[in-house]
Amino acid sequence: MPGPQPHDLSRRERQIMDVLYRMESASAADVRDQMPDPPSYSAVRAHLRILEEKGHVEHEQQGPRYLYRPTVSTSDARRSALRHVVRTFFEGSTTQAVAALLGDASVELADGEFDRIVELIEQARREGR
Amino acid sequence: MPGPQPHDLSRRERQIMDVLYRMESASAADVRDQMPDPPSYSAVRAHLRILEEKGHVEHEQQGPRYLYRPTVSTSDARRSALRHVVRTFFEGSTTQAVAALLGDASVELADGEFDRIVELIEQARREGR
DNA sequence: CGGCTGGTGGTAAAAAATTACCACCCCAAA
DNA sequence: TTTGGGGTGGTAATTTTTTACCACCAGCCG
Repeated sequence: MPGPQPHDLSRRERQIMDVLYRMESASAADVRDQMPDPPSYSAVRAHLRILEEKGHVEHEQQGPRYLYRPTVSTSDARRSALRHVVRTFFEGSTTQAVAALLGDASVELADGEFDRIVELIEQARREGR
Repeated sequence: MPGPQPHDLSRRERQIMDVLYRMESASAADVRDQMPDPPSYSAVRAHLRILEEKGHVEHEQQGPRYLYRPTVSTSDARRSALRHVVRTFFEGSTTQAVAALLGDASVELADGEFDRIVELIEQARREGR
């Protein structure tokens, strides 16, 4: 059992997995509705079947139709996605990534709040690591 | 000028862009060295040329060879990557994403530190938004 | 000079991804 | 019973991706 390799996905497969991670569970029609520049309905179904063969997805029969969901748990998928972003864009630094996340919300936060949070994170980094 | 669309990339193109984001600037050989299950050198060069045509990458002649780099600024790329992860895996909640990032490092942080940070973030979210 | 070495540009062929189409099945309503 | 809608399974064909190959150019060294 090699297990799913998230980075071996093709373009469409990735788009579909993204939808499934957003929706938790979805029918083929649901997936198609959420896809950018969507292909035909049957194309989406074909992709879902292939993704299931590859082990990225599993389905459950809900009434007349299939409901698909990722085989990987949400928490694992989250961890893996964050890890990839941190490694690729933040030189592996969790702290930098947190700072960037908070930075994006800075317009919504009072300046004092933002500064205190960053300061605490830096402090934790110094002491904890 | 449509500008680069990061989510329209093929599998190999994505792998190459990831390397370039990690390295800031790299030759074709550098890129190949960092790629998973790398193809031939000339295949990598062909991809880089195509990526340049599409506007995702630009090159500068450094001595005898080309050095490639992403056209999008690092800060924009970071923002875009985080935004995508937050939307896809965290229901759009920055706070949840921050918590998950800190959660991964929790083994390294004293319990008190971790709790204080999360509490402050929640507080900021309540008040700022 | 002549021949390596190491780079680029371009292109055609192989492989993979992507797509639409067709056949079948079940169920409900006319 | 028949017909139509909505689902699935499978597959062949198109399109895109991916790849290797070939030609050419510049610099360096025997």
